[in-house]
Amino acid sequence: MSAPKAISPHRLSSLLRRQKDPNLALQLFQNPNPQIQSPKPFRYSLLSYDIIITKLGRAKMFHQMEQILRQLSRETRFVPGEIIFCNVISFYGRARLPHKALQMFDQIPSFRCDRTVKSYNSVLDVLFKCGEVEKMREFLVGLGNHVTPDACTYNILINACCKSGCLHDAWNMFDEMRKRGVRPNGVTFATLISGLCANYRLEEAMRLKEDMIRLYRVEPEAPVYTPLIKELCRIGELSLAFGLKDELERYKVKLDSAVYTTLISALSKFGRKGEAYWILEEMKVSGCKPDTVTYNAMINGFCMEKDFEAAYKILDQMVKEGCKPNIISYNVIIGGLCNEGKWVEANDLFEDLPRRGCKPDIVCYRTIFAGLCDWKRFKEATSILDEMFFKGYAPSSAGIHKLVDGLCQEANMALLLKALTSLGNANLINVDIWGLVISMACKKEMLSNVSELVDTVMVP
DNA sequence: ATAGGGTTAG
Repeated sequence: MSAPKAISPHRLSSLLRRQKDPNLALQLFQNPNPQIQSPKPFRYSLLSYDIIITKLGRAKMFHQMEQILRQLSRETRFVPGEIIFCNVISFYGRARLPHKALQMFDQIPSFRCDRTVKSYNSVLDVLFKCGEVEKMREFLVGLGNHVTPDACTYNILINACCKSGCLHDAWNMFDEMRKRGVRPNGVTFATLISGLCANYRLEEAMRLKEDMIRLYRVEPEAPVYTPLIKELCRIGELSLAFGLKDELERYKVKLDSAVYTTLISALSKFGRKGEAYWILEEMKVSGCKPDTVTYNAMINGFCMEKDFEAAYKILDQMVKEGCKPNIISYNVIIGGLCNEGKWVEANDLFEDLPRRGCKPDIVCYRTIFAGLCDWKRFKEATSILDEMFFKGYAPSSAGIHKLVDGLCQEANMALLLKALTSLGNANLINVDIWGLVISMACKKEMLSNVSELVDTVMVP
């Protein structure tokens, strides 16, 4: 048997790139030549650092990622590009770790890498997305004379204004941008137009789209049109929405899955299933692959028609096509089943989520909880309540009302006490809820029981 | 992979 050949730094990069499992990729990185005892340390390429850091960051394996970053900081053969750190900053942002993002930002110079407006922008975006508006302001002030804001900086700020519902500020930002000689780009217009549409200012949004093309000479892009198409569909102007789709095609802009999904979703909501099907076909023929969001729109359409068979079929089709259903796919079905009183099936699917590799989110818990209450399955609902609290979620106030109201009507004192104890521990009993309990007790002449109840719930 | 669009509850 010939001796195994050592893999080259270049080969390691391509192996890392192909390795989907971040744990295996890390093993490979740490021990690229397990067969060979070499006295010389492996000469990692900058690319291989980039790939492994990105993989670990995406998988939220921050401890391991930081270890690799420390190793990278000891390398003297090259200076890493700023983009690696920008990515690390946004990985922390996605994991809601803004302090870690700021820490990375501070450490960039220790990698002998110069910070530019790019890493400033990354931090700015993370701070906004983590709801750290005050820190964002501080950071902007500090930015002052170090870097010049670019289009991306303004786009982040315009987005922050739009998402906070301050459209006036967003327009001001847009004006300031132009006054400072920064040219707005497609992202700027997509952001503003989406903000306008979300606030029902369709006419303004349509005008801005026209100005974008004629006045600002920015090429049309799909993300500028999607919010317009969505809003037109919402108000029932489907033919105008299709008009915008035609306009994109006239401009030779390739339609992507978001545009198709918006149309499919609208058609299903208006009960035009046949047309939704044709759009899906057109999508496939034009070489645009339906993704999870597209299939979710289909599932929603079927659930609205109470065709759960068809909805489950889409789920199977997704798995077959390698398009993984996400929590929304399941939430839609669970919600649909609940609406139809099929709470057993809804609960079965809910309990099957871990096996299907999907973690229930807050919407999921609230949906199944309210669904069980609607059909008077208070025992099941109450046990879900505790599970919710354990996971750090809480039911909506409407859901709480449904549970307590239902238990009062049934005068199910044992379960009511249990529910109120859980709710009380989570500090979720308001005047409205006490009102329900007390008026029930008055009707049933059980005031003494209520005072007992109050004692149980109020005493910490 | 520094920034933007499309799917779920209430």
